[in-house]
Amino acid sequence: MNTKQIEEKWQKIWLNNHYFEAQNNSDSDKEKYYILVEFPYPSGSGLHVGHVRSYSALDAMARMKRMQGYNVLFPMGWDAFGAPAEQYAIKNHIYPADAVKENIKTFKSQIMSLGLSFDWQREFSTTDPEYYKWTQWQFLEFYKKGMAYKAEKEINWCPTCKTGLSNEDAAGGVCERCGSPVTKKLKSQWILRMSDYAEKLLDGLKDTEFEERIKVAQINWIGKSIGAEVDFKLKDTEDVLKVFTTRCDTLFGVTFMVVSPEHALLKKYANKIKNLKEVESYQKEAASKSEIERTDVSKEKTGVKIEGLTAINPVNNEEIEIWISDYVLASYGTGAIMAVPAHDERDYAFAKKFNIPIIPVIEGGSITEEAYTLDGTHINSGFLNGLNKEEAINKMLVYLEEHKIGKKTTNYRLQDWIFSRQRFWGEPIPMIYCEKCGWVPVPETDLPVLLPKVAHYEPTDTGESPLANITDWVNTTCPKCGAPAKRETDTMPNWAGSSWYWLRYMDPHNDKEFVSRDALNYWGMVDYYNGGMEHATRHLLYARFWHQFLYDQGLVPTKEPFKKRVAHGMILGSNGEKMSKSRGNVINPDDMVKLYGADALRCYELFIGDYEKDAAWSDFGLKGCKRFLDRVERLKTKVIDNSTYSPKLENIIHKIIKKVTNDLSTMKYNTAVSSLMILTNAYEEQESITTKDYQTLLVLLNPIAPHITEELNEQIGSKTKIVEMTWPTFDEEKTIDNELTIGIQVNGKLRGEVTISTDETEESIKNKALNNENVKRHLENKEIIKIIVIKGKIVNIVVK
RNA sequence: GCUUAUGUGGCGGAAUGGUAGACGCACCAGACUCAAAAUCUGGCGAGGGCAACCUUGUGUGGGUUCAAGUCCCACCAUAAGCACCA
Repeated sequence: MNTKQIEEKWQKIWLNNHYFEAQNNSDSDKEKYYILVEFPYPSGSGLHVGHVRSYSALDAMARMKRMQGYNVLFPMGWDAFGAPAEQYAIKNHIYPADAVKENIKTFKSQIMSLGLSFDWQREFSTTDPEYYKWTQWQFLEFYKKGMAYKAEKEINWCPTCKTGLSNEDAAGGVCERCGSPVTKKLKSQWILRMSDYAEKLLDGLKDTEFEERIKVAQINWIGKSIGAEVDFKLKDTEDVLKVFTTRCDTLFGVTFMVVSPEHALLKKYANKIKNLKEVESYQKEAASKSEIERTDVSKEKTGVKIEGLTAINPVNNEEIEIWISDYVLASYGTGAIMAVPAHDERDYAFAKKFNIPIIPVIEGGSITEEAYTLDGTHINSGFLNGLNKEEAINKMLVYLEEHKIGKKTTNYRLQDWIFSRQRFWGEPIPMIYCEKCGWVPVPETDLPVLLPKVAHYEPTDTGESPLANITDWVNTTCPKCGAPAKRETDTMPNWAGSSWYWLRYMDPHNDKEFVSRDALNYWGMVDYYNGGMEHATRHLLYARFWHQFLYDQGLVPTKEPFKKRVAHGMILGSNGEKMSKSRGNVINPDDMVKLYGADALRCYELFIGDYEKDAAWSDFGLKGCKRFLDRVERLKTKVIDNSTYSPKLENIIHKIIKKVTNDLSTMKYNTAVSSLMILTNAYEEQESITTKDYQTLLVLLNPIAPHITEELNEQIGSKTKIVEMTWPTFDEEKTIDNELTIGIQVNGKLRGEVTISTDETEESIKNKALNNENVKRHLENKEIIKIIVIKGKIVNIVVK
């Protein structure tokens, strides 16, 4: 069979007959089903076999659901703003928009060649002005509700990409794109108040059915911790030094305070600090270090004692020294801590190095003794003496609130979203700065703010976006007062466009609103959302935050965007390592399609292993799947015209229908394929099979190998295309074997087997088991204590 | 260090507490062929036995059960996420 020829033939038929276009029809008696696979970044290197895995998987599900009578939305589009496209353009001396266009063309034709049932009528790219108009519009919604603000802030800065990064883009202290160590830079940035949504993002997980590992990744990233804020008076000032602690019960053990190098009080009381030079040089040193250097756990503690500033412990009025050290982070809590060296490893290390006193406040809990616990009885702690951890915390909280020196607080690791990028290839942030009016949003009627045509779009060394140089674009008038004003020249991060794209698929051609209310109500939540693990704490968090915000504005009807999120495992090279050009282990899906056909490739990638786990590529495995499809084809010579199941095969067919149906709905693709192989093996053993036998196999296999099955179905004379058929159903009763072989154990060890019928009595099964020759031998000279008969499963004879 | 997973043949991997290794790959033997490829048939955890069979076996050590890959406890290893987060 010429795979190329039949693939093209059927792809054309499917496209021309609009089989895969979803209908926005709430009157339809069909139930909706929304299957979403992360839209790709159309990079210059083309489609990866990893894409093929998840696309084939979700395609199989979509095709089955359609045959089951659902109105399935299974869209595809392009996430094309951001650094990779820009770098590709710079390297190849093409305008980014043209580069993107070119890459999309390649990607699309590659995807098309796999016969995936995407609804192409809903395709869009985040770089389309018709799309990013609404991304900008939604940014303005954030702005209008006070959820977007511009502020000067120490942000993560990538010196290689020459742009600011969000906390998520700088995870682990390295730039997500290029791997360079991230530095800090004080810069005025647009920021979204994502931390306001920390609790909602945590809480909302309860309404989802995400995979556990994805939930865990999100929970870790949000990093909730419950504790208390405590105010320490700064001696001889009106100010307090506010700290966050999860162990306010150890307040009596505080022997020093530590503030981060960036702490605001240092500036305010500079005139009081006697060793200001020393403090400032420490600050400078800290600023010059990269995030990685600063947060290296193994590094020895450094710090400077601040002379001239001391704090007062609010529970015993003792005067406490204040230190500055980079082990305290400005970005977490209040940027200052109370140090309890007796019961905190880091404080202990610091105290030891600088000879600061250590006061134990929990019995048997000193860190100086090897095995220390934090849960003993309180000592040296005034009114907390004799209490355990929980009692002491509660009593201290009451004390703090009564004396108005502190309160119970919750802190999150999650920070606000740094939303500005100093790059050309992104959505312009639709804001205008006027000397008189300050920041003024671009009026809705003037959206989209288009990216201008420019000659140079390389990042600059000035820390400003390349757009800043386009004076006739930058210079505009204030929408409020008409005076000369300047446009914001920073652009949005790559994650902006992907933070709402699933909504746009519901109504992609709407030029009046970002999506119509009708479409939103009809499609609701995405039922199945597939994407890589690498997005568990970035895209998925941003998208949920964005959606939750829209929900709070009444713009979308559901709290959470995605019902179920699943993550596919990676396809590794045949050597078990990640595929990369430098390792020389990259498999190009185009080559595989050419050699073995799209169906074999799809089948193999589903069969390769547990969908959620990584799997190493094997050419042999792919050949095996090709062989399987060839065997299915050869079966057609055995077909005799008959529209009922062969009596001999009926039982197994019903079983396999049940198995494949379940497996395809629960992402157990590998066992779905193996069941179909088992069915094929059973057919091969027959002299002949009926049309219905064969057609059922073809329909079950169709979601996995759509081209060849359609072709074979046509070849055996079917007038109806599989795509127009309904999914086979099974009869539970017919999945039960009327005769089966079960094992006989003696003392739990298998000693024989016995064939029984479904309605056989327990007595009869016992007799058969006891009469088995080999079993008899094992019963010689033994006393039978008990015979356990589990119907349809096993017989176990317990002897002494 | 904390959190969450996962440990099964030569390999990918199957097994609602009930015959471990389905299915596939690789490999071995045979058939077809002048030959090769393709295809077909058979074998394939380890050890023993001519055989019937027997012993052993799902990371390690315990436990629960008539019965444990599966449940419980401890440990070891690997992976992922977080990590000087107070």
